[in-house]
Amino acid sequence: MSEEEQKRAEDCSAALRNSSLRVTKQRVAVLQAVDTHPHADTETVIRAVREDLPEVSHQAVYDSLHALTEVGLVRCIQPSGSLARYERRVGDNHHHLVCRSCNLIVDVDCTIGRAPCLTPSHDHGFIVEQAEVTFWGLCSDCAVDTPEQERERSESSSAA
Amino acid sequence: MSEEEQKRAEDCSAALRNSSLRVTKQRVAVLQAVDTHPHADTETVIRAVREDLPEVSHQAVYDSLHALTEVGLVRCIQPSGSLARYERRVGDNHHHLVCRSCNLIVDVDCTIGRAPCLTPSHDHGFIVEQAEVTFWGLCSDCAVDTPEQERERSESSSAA
DNA sequence: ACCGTTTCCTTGACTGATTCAAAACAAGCC
DNA sequence: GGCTTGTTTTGAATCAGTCAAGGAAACGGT
Repeated sequence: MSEEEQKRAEDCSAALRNSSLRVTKQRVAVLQAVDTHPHADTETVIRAVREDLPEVSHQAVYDSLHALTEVGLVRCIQPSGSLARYERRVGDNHHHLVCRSCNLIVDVDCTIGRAPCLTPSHDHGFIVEQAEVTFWGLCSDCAVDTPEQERERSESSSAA
Repeated sequence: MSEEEQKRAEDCSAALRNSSLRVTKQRVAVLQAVDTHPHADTETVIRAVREDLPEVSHQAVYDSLHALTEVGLVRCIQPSGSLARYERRVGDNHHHLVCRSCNLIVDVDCTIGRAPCLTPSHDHGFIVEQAEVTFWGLCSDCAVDTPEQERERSESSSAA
């Protein structure tokens, strides 16, 4: 393990301890995997974790992701039609840009801060805690494709 | 069938025809069910359709919902942790308020029109087609509960 | 450093929404 | 009315995610 990796592992351990979670190598590996693979789905996280710990069970990864989500160290997002995806960036009110064709997700900062449209005009008696914004469109790679190529790409990506 | 129901059925038939879809009683019933049960999940739609057509297969409902979504007659939304839900209101840029406790969904109009925050500051080369806003919070019923009651309600609703 | 308690991980089976495939059927056009 | 094509039924399969029980590891105290 390189010096840098070592440091990252220690950061993750500290984060777990600060959240009153037991520090296990499985959880550290899951947190690192989410950190290095932003917006990864569960299977990607499992594969990433298994590069360090080849024998982890998928259940351990599911449990870790839930525990980390529970204490707010990671955030789970599920754009329509996608599997659950996890990210380490939390608490900074950023939003997501999702490609309809290849399912690529990128972060967008909310530069306007407390934007006016994020307070619903009629809250129907709701206590609103959070506004989640998802922008749908085509990423630059998919935008240059012909419609046929887009369709193929979409089919192969949704099959994967 | 009452005169009013008759009229609704004809409206739905016309909508199907206008979208170049074959008019089958299953599709008409599915479209009506989505119209009368806003934000219903698939199982609710199936139950509603079976009040008129007791023998519909669930597959027919899934196929119809997909076909209707494809041509834009209905819209599919999937807030994190929810099953797929469908609604008839399309193309009017409205958004949703979701209760974290009981999963109630209500519509909110975007009164500000083309709101400034709905254009991402850095679009990363994306062609952005649509912004989807989901407000998370507690509905008025759940807000008056104690935390314990909320937890129970959430457990029973997520089990349902 | 060791022990005990508590929490976590592994294993393996299971659930439930959604999808697949093939044959029976119905809508729309002639 | 009959033909063609697209839709529905039927029944099974898939697959992300969950449940449960026993073994194992982490933390706090000795």
